[in-house]
Amino acid sequence: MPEHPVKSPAAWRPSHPGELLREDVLPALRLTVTAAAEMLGVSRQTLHAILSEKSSVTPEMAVRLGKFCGNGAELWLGMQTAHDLWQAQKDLAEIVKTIPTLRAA
Amino acid sequence: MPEHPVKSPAAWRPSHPGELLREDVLPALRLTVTAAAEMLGVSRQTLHAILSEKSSVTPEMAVRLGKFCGNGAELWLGMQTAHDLWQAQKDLAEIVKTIPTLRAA
DNA sequence: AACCTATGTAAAGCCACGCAGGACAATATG
DNA sequence: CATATTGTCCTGCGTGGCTTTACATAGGTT
Repeated sequence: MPEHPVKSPAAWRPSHPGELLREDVLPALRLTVTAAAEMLGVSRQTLHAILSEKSSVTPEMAVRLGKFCGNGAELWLGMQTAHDLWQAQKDLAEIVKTIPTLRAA
Repeated sequence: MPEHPVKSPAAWRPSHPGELLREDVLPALRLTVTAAAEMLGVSRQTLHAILSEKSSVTPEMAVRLGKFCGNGAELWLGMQTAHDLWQAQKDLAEIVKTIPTLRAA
């Protein structure tokens, strides 16, 4: 039996939460980056870094976005962690092969 | 009976993944910290920090644990993010009040 | 044209945190 | 007793988020 995956992670790169924010949320709200940043309580550079997918949505930022959008923080943090996990799977692909899988006796 | 509130919505303090590792996994496998750390490919100090809940399970570490335990990385990373989010909600409780909730027109 | 706003970048500094490696005392375990 | 394991502590290193200051550019307004 080929060792079948217990779970199958996303085959495609999970999108960065900044994309959703940049493509959908901000346009729908007709908000400028500067204004949104001010309401979120962060610098416009910090928000810009997320919109350009150069930095991550931290748990703190997820809480801010959750309140701001009224959709809860889980969505934003979940998108980020899915993205990070996909990256980690990819980066550690070789190393993971060297790690044994153990089962309780 | 599992007494692990692994993925509760907004329940009480989500347990740190180190607790599950320390209380259940390692004892079940009858492994020493040193041996487990070696198989995981990290220093024993690093693993110890997680077991004592002093540091977090990073995406990379979640991938290692996922392979090691054969249960996938999502469980480990999910426990950590739930824990972090709960902490962030708590830390930003006051600040969040100052953030408006906007809706598309 | 001049003016103002928003934006994209860049740089510098601060700080938190994960990780490795060395070291040492205390505590099992054979 | 002798070895192994563990719990801590420290140092050093690298990364990354966040702020502030600064500058150049594109659009829109008067």
